[in-house]
Amino acid sequence: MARTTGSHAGITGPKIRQAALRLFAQRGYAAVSMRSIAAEVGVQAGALYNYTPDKQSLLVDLMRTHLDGLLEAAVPDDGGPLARLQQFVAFHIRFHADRPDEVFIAYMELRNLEPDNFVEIEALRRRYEDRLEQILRDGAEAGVFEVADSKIVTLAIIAMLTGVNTWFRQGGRLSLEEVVAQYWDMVRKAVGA
Amino acid sequence: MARTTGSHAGITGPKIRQAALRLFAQRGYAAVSMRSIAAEVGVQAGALYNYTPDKQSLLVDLMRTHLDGLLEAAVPDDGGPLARLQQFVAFHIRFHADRPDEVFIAYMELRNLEPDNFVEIEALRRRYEDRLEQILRDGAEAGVFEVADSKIVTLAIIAMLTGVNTWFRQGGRLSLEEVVAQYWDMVRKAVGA
DNA sequence: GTCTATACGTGGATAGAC
DNA sequence: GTCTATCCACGTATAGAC
Repeated sequence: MARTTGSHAGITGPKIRQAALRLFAQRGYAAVSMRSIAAEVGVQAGALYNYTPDKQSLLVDLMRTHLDGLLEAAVPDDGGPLARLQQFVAFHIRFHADRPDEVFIAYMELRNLEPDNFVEIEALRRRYEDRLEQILRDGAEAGVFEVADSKIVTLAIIAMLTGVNTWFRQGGRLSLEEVVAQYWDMVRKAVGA
Repeated sequence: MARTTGSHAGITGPKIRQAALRLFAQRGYAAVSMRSIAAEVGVQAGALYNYTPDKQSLLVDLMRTHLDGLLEAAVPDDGGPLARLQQFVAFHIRFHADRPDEVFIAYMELRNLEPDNFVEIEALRRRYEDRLEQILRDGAEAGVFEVADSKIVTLAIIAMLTGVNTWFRQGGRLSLEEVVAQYWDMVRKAVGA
């Protein structure tokens, strides 16, 4: 018996987050209405408020979930600095390539976070950056890398790697693994290894 | 005789563009109202329409002006590939550091461009990228650079250099010229020169 | 050239029926 | 849990007085 309305507990919540993710990434947080999210899910706008207190919470949840996932998916941090750096580069590109919408939102919508939320999200991002910086410091200390300023090199590498998401498309000229190899080659040379 | 209203021909137009630039960069195009731009300038919202047909034109004008300026300010493209690459890196960082708001808008508000405008702006950006790619190709051909895929390296370098704007602040730990030197060191090594 | 006033659409969020 | 209906603020843009 088909029914077009009624209880869908357990699936509407995820569908809302999914719809918000897609729409925020495509049009930008400020340009997305609660009504448009509801329409994408197939409910009325009022129903969204059974799952989120407001629009801002929807944005924060998406960012926090993404960054938590990024930190938890951490590659095993073993081996020498060179091996760890290679793992980091490959992990970063693959993880980000799999989640273009999350990445886009996490970088582009920071200014739409209310102050407290901004602090929380920035702290998560900072923790991730610190991992790369630690690898670079260890490598410099061990004499494996030529890194004059580990903070700058960290930010430069992350910007370079994250930039892949602006142009990479599955089924394009290059496979993801070819991209990983090319970027690893550049990073390796850039740190003088 | 002070007057709070009347003709200000010749200054209101630039003030509007300046206010739009600042507000778009700070809050995002979609989150900025014509009223808020007018308030910043010190006029009523209706007065803006003496200077721009609509809000979208304001955005497009800012982007086009920025990218035109970028292309015109081009450094003299002489010398060998290594010298040209160094000039490009230094120019890019300095030019972008001087115009953080323009840069931010030109990268972040692309999705708020109507289709025709998007095509126009993207063509300008592409012309700029092509200049770097040509330098890399020339260097690879001359055997000065080790660049397996000039397109990827172009995008990687531009992402890395433009990323400076996300953290660099005048009066911070490093001077701009120190930043230029550090990035040039990384780029030079990354291309195997 | 700028103002005031306004048309008209759409925004986030809530109340109460089912 | 979802719906319909609604509140009220705010959005872009325009008309007409000064």
